[in-house]
Amino acid sequence: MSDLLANLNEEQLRAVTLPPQHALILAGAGSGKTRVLTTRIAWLVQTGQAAPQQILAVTFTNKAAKEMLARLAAMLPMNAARTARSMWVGTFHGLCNRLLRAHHRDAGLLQLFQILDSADQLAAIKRLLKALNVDDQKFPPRELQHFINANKEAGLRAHAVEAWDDFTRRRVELYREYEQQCEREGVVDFAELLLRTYELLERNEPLRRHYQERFRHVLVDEFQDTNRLQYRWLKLLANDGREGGACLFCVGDDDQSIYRFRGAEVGNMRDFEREFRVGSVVRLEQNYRSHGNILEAANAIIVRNSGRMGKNLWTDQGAGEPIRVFEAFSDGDEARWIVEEIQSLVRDGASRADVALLYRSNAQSRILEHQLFSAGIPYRVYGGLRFFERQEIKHALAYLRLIANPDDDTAFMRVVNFPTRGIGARSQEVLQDAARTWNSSLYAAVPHLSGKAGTVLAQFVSLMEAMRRDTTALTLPELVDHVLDVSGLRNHYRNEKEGQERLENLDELINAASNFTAEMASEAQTLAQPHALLSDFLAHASLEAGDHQADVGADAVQLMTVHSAKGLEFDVVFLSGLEEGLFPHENSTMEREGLEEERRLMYVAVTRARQRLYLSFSQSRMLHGQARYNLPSRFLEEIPEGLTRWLSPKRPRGGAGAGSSGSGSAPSARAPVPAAPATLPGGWRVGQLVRHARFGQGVIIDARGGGADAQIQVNFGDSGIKWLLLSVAKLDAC
DNA sequence: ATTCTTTAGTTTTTT
DNA sequence: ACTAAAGAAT
Repeated sequence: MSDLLANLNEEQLRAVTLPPQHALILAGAGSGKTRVLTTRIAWLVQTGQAAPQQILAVTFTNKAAKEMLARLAAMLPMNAARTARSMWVGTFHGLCNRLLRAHHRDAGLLQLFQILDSADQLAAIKRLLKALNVDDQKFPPRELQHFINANKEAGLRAHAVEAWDDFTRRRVELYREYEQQCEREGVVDFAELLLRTYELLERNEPLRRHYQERFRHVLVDEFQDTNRLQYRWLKLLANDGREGGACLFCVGDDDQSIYRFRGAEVGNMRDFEREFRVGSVVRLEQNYRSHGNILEAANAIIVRNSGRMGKNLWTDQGAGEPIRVFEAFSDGDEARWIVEEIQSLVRDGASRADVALLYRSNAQSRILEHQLFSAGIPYRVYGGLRFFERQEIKHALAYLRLIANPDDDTAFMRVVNFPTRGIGARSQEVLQDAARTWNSSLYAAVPHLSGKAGTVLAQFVSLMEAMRRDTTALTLPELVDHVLDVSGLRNHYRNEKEGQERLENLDELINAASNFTAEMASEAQTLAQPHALLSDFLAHASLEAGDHQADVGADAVQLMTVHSAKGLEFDVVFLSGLEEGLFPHENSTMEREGLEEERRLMYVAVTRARQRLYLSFSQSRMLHGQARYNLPSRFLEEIPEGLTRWLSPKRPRGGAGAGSSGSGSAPSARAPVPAAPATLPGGWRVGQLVRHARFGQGVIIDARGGGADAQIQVNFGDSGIKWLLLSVAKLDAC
C-alpha cells in the first residue's frame, strides 16, 4: 500500500486518492498520466473501496489497454488472468463488442455477428451503390461512409437525420438502405458497435440498471479524444451523475487533442466538468520528460490557443540544450543534413532507437528514407499496413467469415472468385440481381440460379458447405489450416512469384489462431456452439488489426508522423518540414479551429523530446511532382528567440523586420535551389524571400512575362498567393 | 480472365 | 511523382 503511493508527487497523489466522486484530471505531456490511472485502480482495489469486477477502464487503443493490464498485474497481488477477467479493461469498441455478444438477443443481433472494419464498410457501401444503380460520381462512397459514420457518432439513425435538401435526403435514403443491408447480412461496423450498445442500454432499463450498479468506477484514458457518442455512453453508465451510476474518473489533456478530424470533441472535457459538477480539476503539471528549454518552447506555442482549460508544464531538470533550428535549400538538403546530424550523434554514443524523425504527413518520409538508406543507417517507419489488413489475410478471414455466417455478402464477394474459379463479373451480376429479387443474401440466392452462372456458383457453395462441415470438430488453428488448403489460397500464393511473404503471413495467421485459442482457454470458457470460438477470433481480428509493420528491437532510427508519435518519447527528436502549408497544413489554416489543432499537433511534437530537439524547414520542396516554395512555419516564430540556436544563417523574423542577412545568402558549399529559373529583371529569383508593404513577407514562387510586363507570383502565406507586376510592386529583399 | 491504359487523388488514424 | 483503382482492350 505505502509502496503503491510512494514516489508520487503531491498532485499525482491527490488524483489517485480522490474520494469516490466524478473527477477530471488534466494531465500534461509527460506528467505521469498512465501511472496515475493505473495507481488509482490499484488503490481502489487495495483499500477495499472497489472489487475488481466493479471497475471499468476505457482506453483508445488496444496497446494502451494491454499496457494498463500489464501494469496492474504488477501492482496487484493477484494473478494476471484473474485480473483480466474480473476487471473490464479495453477500448470503447472492444467493451461494446463484449456487451453485445453477451446480450445479442436484446440487441437484435445474431450471436455470431461479424464486425466490418473501415475497408469492409467501404466495400459494403460500394456494393450497395452498385445494387441500387446509384451514380458514384454524385455520391462518392467515401463521402457516404463519412456521412453515415458521422450520423451514427451523433447518435442519429437514418430516420432521425434532418434533411433540408435533395442531396442530403438522398444520402439519408442510402444510409437507411445501408442499415438494412447490414441487418440482413448480420454485420456491424465500428460506429454501430457503439450506437447499438448505447441504444441497448438506453432502451433496456433492467440491463442499464445492472451495469450502472455493477460498475462503480469508470476510468477513461485520453478523454480529450472521445467523440459525442462515446461521451453519451459514459454518461449513461454514470446515470447522468445521479444516484446509482458509476463514478467517472476522466484523464486527458485538451492541449493534446489532435483527432478532431475524426470526430473527437475536446468540448467533452468542459461539458463533463460542467454537467458532472466536477468541483476541482486536478492538474498534473510537473513534467518528468523534457528539459526546460523544450518545455518552455512548448508552453510558448500552446499559450496562443484560445479556450484552453489552462495548464503550464514545468520541470526541475534545468534548461538543457538550446533548440536547434536549421534552414535548408531543398527537401533533399534537409534530409541530408538530418542524416549527417544523426551520424554524428551516433558517433558520440547515442543509440539510434532513441532518435525519432517526425513529420506532418506521410509523403515526407520518402526523402528521409532515401537519405537514410544511402547512408546505411537502419531505420523503421511506422504507419504501414498492419497484419490483419494485408490482402492475403483479409482473403483468408473472408473464408472464415463465410463459414461463421454465410449471409456475409462482403466476405462472399471478396472470395467468390479468389483464387479465380471462373466466376466472372457477369455471373456475379446475375447473382446480385437474384439476391435482390429473392430478398436474400448472395449465398442463399445461388440455388435460384440456372445456367452457367448457376453451375459455377453452386460449385462454390458446395465448397463452402464442405468447409463448414469438415471443420466443426477441428480446433481453431486446425480449422484455419484446413481452410487455407481447401480454399486454394495456399496454392495460389505458392504459384505467385512474389508470394513467399504472403505464404509466411498465412502461416502466421495459424499462429495467431493458436495464440488466441490459448488465451481463451485460460479464461476457461466452454462454448457450446460450433464455430463460436471462430467468431470470437474474427471479432478480435477486426478490432485489433495488429502492430504496424516494423521490426521491434532493432537499433533503428524511428520515422513517424506527429500523430503516431503521440504518447511516445525520445532522447532526440527531429521535426522536419516546418513550413507554411505543410505544418500548419494548408487545409487547416482557413479556420481558427483547424489552425489551433495544428498548433496542438506542434505542441505534441515538441513535447516528444527528452533532451534534444531539432527543428528544420526548407526553402523548396517537391510535392506532387512540383517544386513548392514555402514560408517558414509560423510556429517557428512562436518560439522565444532565447530558446533556439540557428545552425544555418538566421532569417529575419516576420514581425520584427530587423533582419540583416543578405537576400537568401547561401552557404557556399550548398547547391542552389534546383529548378530555380535564371535571375529575373531587377535581380529577383524564384524561391527568394521578399517583403511587400501591404501583404507582408512572402516567397517568390513563379514568374512570367518579360521587360516592362514582367510579373512574379508571390506566396504571402496568410495574405494569399498574388501575381505582381515587377514594374509596379514595391518589394524589398529580406 | 488477364493485361494494359487512363484517371483521380494524394493531412493526420483507431476501432 | 506516385499510386491505386476503375475502364478498355485483348
